[in-house]
Amino acid sequence: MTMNATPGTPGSGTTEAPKRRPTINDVAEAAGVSRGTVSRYLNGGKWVSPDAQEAIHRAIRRTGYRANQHARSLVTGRANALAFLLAEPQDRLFADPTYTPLLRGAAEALTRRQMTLNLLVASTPEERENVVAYMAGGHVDGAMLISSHENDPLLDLLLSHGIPVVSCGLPLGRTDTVASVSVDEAGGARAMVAHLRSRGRRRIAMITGPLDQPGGRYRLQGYREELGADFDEALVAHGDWGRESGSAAMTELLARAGDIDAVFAASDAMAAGAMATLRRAGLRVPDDVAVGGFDDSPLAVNLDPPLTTMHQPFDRISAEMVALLLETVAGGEIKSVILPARLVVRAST
Amino acid sequence: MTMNATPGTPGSGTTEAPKRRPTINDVAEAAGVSRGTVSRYLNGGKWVSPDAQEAIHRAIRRTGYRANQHARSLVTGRANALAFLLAEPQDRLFADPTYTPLLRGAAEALTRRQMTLNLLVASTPEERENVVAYMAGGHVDGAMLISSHENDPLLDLLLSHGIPVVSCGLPLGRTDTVASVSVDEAGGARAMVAHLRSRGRRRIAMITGPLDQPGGRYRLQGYREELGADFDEALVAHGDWGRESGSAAMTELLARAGDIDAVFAASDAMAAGAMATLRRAGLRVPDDVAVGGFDDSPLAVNLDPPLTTMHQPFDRISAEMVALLLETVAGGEIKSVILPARLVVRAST
DNA sequence: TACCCTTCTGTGATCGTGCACAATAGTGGG
DNA sequence: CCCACTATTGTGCACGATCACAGAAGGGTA
Repeated sequence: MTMNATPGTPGSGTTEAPKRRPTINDVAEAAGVSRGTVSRYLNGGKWVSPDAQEAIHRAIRRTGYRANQHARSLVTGRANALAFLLAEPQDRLFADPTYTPLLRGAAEALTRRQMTLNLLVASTPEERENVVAYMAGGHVDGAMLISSHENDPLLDLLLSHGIPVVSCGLPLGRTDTVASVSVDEAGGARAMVAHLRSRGRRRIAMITGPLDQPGGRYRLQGYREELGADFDEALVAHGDWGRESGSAAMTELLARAGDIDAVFAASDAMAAGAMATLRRAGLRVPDDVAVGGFDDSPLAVNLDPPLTTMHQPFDRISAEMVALLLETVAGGEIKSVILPARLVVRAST
Repeated sequence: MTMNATPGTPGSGTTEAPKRRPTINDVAEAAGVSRGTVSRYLNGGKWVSPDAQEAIHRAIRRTGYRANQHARSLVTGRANALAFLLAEPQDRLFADPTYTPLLRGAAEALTRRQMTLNLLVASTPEERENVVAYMAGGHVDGAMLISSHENDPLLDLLLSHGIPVVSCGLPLGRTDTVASVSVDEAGGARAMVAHLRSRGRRRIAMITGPLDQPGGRYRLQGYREELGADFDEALVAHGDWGRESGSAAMTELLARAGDIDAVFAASDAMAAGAMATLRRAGLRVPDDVAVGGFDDSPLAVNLDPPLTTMHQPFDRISAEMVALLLETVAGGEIKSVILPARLVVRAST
């Protein structure tokens, strides 16, 4: 019933419009109501009579209607999309297995909310400008900033443009002005050191990440705290997260202190490099030197021996990032969430 | 000069509009031309006098104008965005290092064109429906389909909705109706087998991927072709790309034929699994059994010994995918691009 | 009956852009 | 002097939705 098309249309017979996307007007017509009512139905359904709801529901099914996001965004000013913003230089990202599960988790969390994830890469200063201009252009409602450094110019740019941001990892220097989700870096480091000690190790070295990043700074801090009086400056070397740097740092450590019986690397990749150096030096893992990592990346299980490491709950991190960012966009207050890391014991310790 | 605001507005004094985004009208006013002229300038600049061009250019700089993509998309019907569509079940993607560089490369290629990359995940049938509905809603202009299987229902859905698609890897069963970019699977496999032979190996086994995927099927085909008369059915086992399956396949192979002196695994992860099994069986790599992989993933260099493998040119693949998809969107004919794989010799052979 | 309140519905205005079309000015040929 | 033609510019309309507002229907109270 009421299968009537718009009357008075100059006809090419039966089906005159081959495949035009149905609009809200088509739905309204099919349901016998006005587009205002359909619009209200779509946005919460308040102040719509049960009869109308039923009719509209069926009309939508029948027509296969889906709202045009562009039209919607134009009038509301909201994009229904979030940016996943990668700010690392190329070389690192290529080898970094860390953000893959984050990305995936974020995409899923957004899909569930009928929103979109836009992937943006800002390695160079030029790309940085582009990306910020893009975001300030209203294409997205907010940004998940993945790997931030202390006093990151990108973060400043975003904030100065009033773009809602949630940082993955505590944003050094801006802890109270930016929402963030991070793993308990210091706590994780302490747990690893405690584990190594429980294995009877006494000369525990550390290979840190860059100290201008939270993962670099706080994992070192946890290591230092847990060791307390046993802390020895000579047992600390610095890396850049990557495998090669771990290898180099291990060489340096061995030169400085021959009696090392354990190493805690702030990333699995650096742990892999350290293990290669140890092997080359004729030292066995874990018999002579135990090795612990951080991240629990896919890499860890492929090493020989498989690597003991701190597991990061990437799925929870990404889910929290999305939730927090949406809160921020909605005008909520700035919050920070810290999630626990979990020790995963394998054969390397 | 001409700092006058719109006259007749009931005033709150000097600056009445604190921070409204500049529109094309603001630019037109600032440049002293009409919005039509500005619009023409933005879309190619044809039929705009040099004077006007200059004025508009300066007005844009001064106002900081950026076109509103939503308004633009609303009228043109083009989203200026492409989807990166992941269609694998969860477990596999998590461990798969393959698509990370692809994703990154695609994002960069699009950024360069002032376009956006939307990441979509379709693991479950339900997500599949969602994602297709989303795309059919005009949010994106086309899709890069990452890991397709033979007679993939997702691919069918996309095609039936008229969504332009480029497949990463030859789409089995639809080779001539879908644009695709792939590596020379068979050629790569042949190169690896030839390499193993050049090392003096004669009993070369293979661990394949799923045969309903191009990488599974064609790498096996290349292996078979290169071996010719030496091909022996007993030396072929099947895996699912993952490490565990490689481990299991190797066990099976050793049980079937004790005289194996080389293995070609269709993925680095499976090669890693195979190496673990070989070690457990007391066989040395490469002394007793040489091992070759495929992908040149970050994993390869971390194995012990480092893995000889076929390098996939991910950066070129992603660039070609974007280019091809945009051609398809623009109505170009369906094309397929095949890129060469390159042998990377390391210590495992 | 008159009035207000609640619940539901329809209509006009609006978002910022591209596009078709008309209008204008300048140029050269007949 | 008129016409055709090109180069350039301005203007109305459409895209598809949300939102504010006004109006209609029904029910309770003075």
